[in-house]
Amino acid sequence: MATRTDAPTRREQILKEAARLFAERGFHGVGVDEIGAAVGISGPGLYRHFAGKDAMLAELLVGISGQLLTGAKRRLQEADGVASEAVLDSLIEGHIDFALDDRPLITLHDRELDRLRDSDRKLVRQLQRQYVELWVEVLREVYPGLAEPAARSAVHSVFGLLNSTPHLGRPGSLPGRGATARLLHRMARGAFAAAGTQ
Amino acid sequence: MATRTDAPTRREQILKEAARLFAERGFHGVGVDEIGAAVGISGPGLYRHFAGKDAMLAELLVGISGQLLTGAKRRLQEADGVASEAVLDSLIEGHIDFALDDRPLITLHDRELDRLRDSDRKLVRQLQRQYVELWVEVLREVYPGLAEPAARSAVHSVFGLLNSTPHLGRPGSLPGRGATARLLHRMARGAFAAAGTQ
DNA sequence: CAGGGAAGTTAGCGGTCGTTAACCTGGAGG
DNA sequence: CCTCCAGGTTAACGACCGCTAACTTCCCTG
Repeated sequence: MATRTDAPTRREQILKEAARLFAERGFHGVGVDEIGAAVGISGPGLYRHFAGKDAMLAELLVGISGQLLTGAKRRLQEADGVASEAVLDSLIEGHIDFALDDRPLITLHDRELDRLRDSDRKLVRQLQRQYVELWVEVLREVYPGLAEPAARSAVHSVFGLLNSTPHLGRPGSLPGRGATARLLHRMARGAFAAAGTQ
Repeated sequence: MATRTDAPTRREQILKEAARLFAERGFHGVGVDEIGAAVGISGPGLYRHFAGKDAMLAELLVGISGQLLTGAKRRLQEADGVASEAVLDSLIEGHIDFALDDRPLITLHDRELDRLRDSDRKLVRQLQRQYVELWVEVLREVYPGLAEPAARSAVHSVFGLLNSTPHLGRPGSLPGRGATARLLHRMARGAFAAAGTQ
């Protein structure tokens, strides 16, 4: 897995701008002409790179879910034999990085899922479920008393907490990326601790 | 403020169904014919009750924000002289009740704000800001060491946590309303505690 | 230098959607 | 019994939008 240093391709430009626009105004609220204009070409020009507007959304959502899951799996492997608490911290850290660095994607991720074709939606749902189950397992190692349904609810709720970054005002108004990340991390741990110790 | 026992008016029926549909498929994803069909009349018939599709969304969003703010103010007044911790608990409880009982509205509340006319959006934003500031004040009474920007971030994050209920699977899969409410409440307090004690 | 494909362009088609217009109907009030 | 209006109906218009067709441009390659 080479770290990419080369310039972004046109496809990647388009995906990035489409993500931003979809997050701002919703999938149906954005026209192909707007997406094209955002990368300096006109609407129909997009069809040289994507089969259609739906295909852009699908690629974005599948990409997001896959990226989250892949990252989490990697963190689990790297932390083999490490204390469960540290693994949980690593998962939280990874999710926060994603939420802070790719706000538009995080917004899309739980907002436009229903606009997908059935097959794509099933795929995304499956990736999301795997990601959740991975968190649930780690969480229950840290808090063995926590029942599985409660653990799942707790994980979803903490995702809600971590994904709240788009509501935190534009970057600059908040106390800086590092401080925000640390605050979110502490709060997530606090919420889990409260869930795990009744 | 009389407790309503009479049958819902047609307007209220329409608003309720519109909220559900908007939450499910997004504002632009729902047609007026669909909204009409949901209450047993046809599309243009809606225009006897509302000036347009935009007006429905505006009334929904202003109503939600106003209801949240009014409820919170009432709870603050009722709890005059009570310990700050108890006031915070009361705020959390009120928000959870709303999130659990009116899921579609909670979904709309932070998803379709940008589809409003400028004046309506400003009004909603103002109501939301008042609601947040009210929480921030109470939170800083409970945790005096918490700086204001951090407190605001913490409040937004806990809103994200509490508003995660739509992702918790359809009612019936989770451990019952009471248990879910208690879990969310504990987690919110845990998150705040972690934010307030660095 | 010729050829060809990748990546644009503009024009336009077909469908959808919000909204208006014109008409209908049943029940309440004088 | 006549009137009127609240609350519907269907038809249709105009705008918008996703997508295709047809054409252009430019660079790369043999």
